[in-house]
Amino acid sequence: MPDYDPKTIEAKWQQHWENEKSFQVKDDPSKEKYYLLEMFPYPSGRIHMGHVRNYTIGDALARFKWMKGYNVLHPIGWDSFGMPAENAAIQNKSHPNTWTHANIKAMTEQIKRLGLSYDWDREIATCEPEYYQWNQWCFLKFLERGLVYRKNSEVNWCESCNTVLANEQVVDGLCWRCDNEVITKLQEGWFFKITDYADRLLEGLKDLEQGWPEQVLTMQSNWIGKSYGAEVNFQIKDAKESITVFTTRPDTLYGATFMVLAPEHPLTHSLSRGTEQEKAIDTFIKKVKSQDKIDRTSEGGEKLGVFTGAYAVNPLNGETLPVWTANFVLMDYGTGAIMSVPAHDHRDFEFAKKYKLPIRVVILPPDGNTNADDLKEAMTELGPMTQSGTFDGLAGDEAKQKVCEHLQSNNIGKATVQFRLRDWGVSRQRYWGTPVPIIFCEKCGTVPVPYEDLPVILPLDAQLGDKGQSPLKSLDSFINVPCPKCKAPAKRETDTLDTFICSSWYFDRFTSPHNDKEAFSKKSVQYWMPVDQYIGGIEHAILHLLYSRFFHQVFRDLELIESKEPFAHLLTQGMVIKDGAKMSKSKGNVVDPDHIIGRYGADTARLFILFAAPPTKQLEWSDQGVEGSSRFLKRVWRLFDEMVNFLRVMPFDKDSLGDDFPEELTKELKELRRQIHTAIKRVTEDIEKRMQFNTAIAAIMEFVNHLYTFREWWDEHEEPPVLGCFLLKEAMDTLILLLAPFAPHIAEEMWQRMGHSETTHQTAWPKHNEEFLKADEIEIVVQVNGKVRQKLSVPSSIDEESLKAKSLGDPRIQEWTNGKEVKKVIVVPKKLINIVVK
RNA sequence: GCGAGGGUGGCGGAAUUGGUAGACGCCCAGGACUUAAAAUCCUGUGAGGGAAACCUCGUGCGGGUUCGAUUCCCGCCCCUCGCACCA
Repeated sequence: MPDYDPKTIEAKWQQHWENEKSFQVKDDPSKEKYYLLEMFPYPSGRIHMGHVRNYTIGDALARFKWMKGYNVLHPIGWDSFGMPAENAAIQNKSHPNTWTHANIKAMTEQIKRLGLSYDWDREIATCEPEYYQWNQWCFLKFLERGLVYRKNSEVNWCESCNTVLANEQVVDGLCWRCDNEVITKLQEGWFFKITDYADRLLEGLKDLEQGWPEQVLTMQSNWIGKSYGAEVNFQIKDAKESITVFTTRPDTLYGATFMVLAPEHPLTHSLSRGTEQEKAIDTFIKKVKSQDKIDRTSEGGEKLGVFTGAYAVNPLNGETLPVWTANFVLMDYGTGAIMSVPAHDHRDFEFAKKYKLPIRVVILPPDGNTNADDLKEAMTELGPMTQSGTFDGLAGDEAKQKVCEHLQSNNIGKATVQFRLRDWGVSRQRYWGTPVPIIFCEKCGTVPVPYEDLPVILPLDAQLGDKGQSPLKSLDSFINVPCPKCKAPAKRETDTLDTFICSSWYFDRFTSPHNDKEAFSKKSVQYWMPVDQYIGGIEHAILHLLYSRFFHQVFRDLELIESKEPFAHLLTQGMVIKDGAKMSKSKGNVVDPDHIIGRYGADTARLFILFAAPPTKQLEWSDQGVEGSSRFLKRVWRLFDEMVNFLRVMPFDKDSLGDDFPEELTKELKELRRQIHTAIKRVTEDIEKRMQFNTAIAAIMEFVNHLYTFREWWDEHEEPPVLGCFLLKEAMDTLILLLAPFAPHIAEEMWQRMGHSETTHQTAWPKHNEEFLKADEIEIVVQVNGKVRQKLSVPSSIDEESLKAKSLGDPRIQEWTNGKEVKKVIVVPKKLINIVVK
């Protein structure tokens, strides 16, 4: 028989799976479902090792679940809208659509060479009208529910490229494409009111504690940023206006010694008007506006401020406080105004020191010293209130609560909650995206495109300019439409939607990808959702995963979906690195998956990636490690090759004998049987309970090593025992099945050659028998004072007393116990005995 | 600064409930096969000592709890990631 030839074998089985549609699934309520999803790729052109790792992890799990009897949904698609397509098109003087489809084609071929168990009939691409029309549908539904609005906001703008840039496309304040400085610009656009769901998105994280990495939960929780506190009104002295501030420390209200407004706060300018501070304030506002946003909001940034000339009154003690404006107070958090309590807030302390503003201690420090002059830094810990009138002595949450009650009953404030989460700006002044289904009519105003007019097709005849400006703005055939309401000439919105909208619900679409009546069928979504296991990179921890959770909640409110959360379990895979750094062209450490597959085969590549590190940790690429994996598969093949002709003609199979072996099974055969069942148990638990494929594969390797040892014994027998033949066949069959999720091609080939008519994929995952794990003889470690001094081989049935006696009587042990008093003896059954002497 | 994760041989990594530290693999060395090499198979492989049996040390550092600690507790150092003037 030939040597292991991955090229032929892999092509053969990939063809087989494709012809047979082996991984096609249907909604089947009679079977337990398992929805496994890897984050769908952006068609950038070529797959990289990160993709390979992502899909290999997913595929191993999918194949395992199939064999476990689940109805497995394992789909793939393309997140195919976005800027890289436009940029490539501009560069190559082609069209984003052409570029995208060529990439999808090329990457599909690459992915297919990995032998992944996808249901290709469910493939979707978000740049197709069949898909993006439902983005538009979502937009309209959200609009109906009051979750969409239009507003002016500051965006990143590159003057040279003449376009808005996403935050990610601003590198160190410069445009990623032309290296020109990025400015902020006021721009009107559409927003999704994700803030309406802030509380629910935060609460929902509790349901994910079992299935999501803690790190991701924390990141989302921080991003949403809920803080409890109070709003307090400070009356401006000798004026009608008042300043409302938000504070998380109402218990420090008596310590407020000045107020600070954000420069953008409407009162900042108006309060200074007519005072001698007016000019200084205006200059300051201009200066802050020109300050880099990152500089301004970074902790190390210098705090700058100016007095407005106005004073406010502390509603609790009637004190007069100067009102300042400063760069460190942000308009878009809280109310854009703060009360400053320098004694108990780091920023206020720094500011007060710099501008020589008063400081007053109102929380009793542990040493009882309330002299502000002795303060070296702000004391931010909670503690008993002091110098705070009738509140003195109250501490912590009780203090905060009592102050809030007082504020409320005197109508000067109230307990409230603040979130850091901002609404989601979804407008892009770009071409390659989903057109926003809105028409502007002079008479009727902003008119949504009626559902029956969807989709609003993105015209493919548009020619991209060389500056990235959206051609839609000048495409008359697109812009000019009659108003859906009054039929008068009107104009289409030319903005497109953020591509993150595409990825916020694609997993729902996968459950009924060809539905042309709905975004997804309720029945299918009901059956398949939630995704049981989602796999992808940590870089999506916030954006994509938060947006998807938001969409899911809205779909729930629309009664389209019942599950609480979209992704029950999340696995964030680690990076693939080489020579200690992330693979990148500039570092020249990229390993091309095609090259590896071409040289060693997909099974070797898959096996290496799964074996080299646990899935959540970073993986150091090693060419020698790949050699090792290849060597292992060859070793398996040789073992198989030597016995296949003999084993395949075995007249019976596993079920014909049942589990009842005659007792006279020899020592060696019993040991072989134990190895089979140990391997099954270890591999199954490593996949199922721990998702640790590296140790699962290690267990298979050990099993193979044992089989090699067994073979030596076997070769000594001219006439092998019948039961031995049976066991050997069972061993080989088990080995193949255990290997199938990791190296499916070689497994299928061996399985077929063993004479099975079904594929491994159609065969049930083996089960271990607890009885067969027991060995007759076990090794007991004997310790003296916790140090290993002897290892004894004893019958596994030995009772504690005999074990003690045997250990104490052992000559080696006696050398250590001689002349000493045995204080006690600790026995860990079947493992260890520790003799404590003095 | 805050939050999370981590630190184990020459390397990637094991050790599942506090019970043999270093599974499995890579690298390296020796042997078998071969005219030779490759491939393969076998053996060895944490450090130090010893001819050997075996002994001592050893999981970032310092303490502690325990018969016993990579694992639990206290204090520190370092690395990675995330957040970072959020009132």
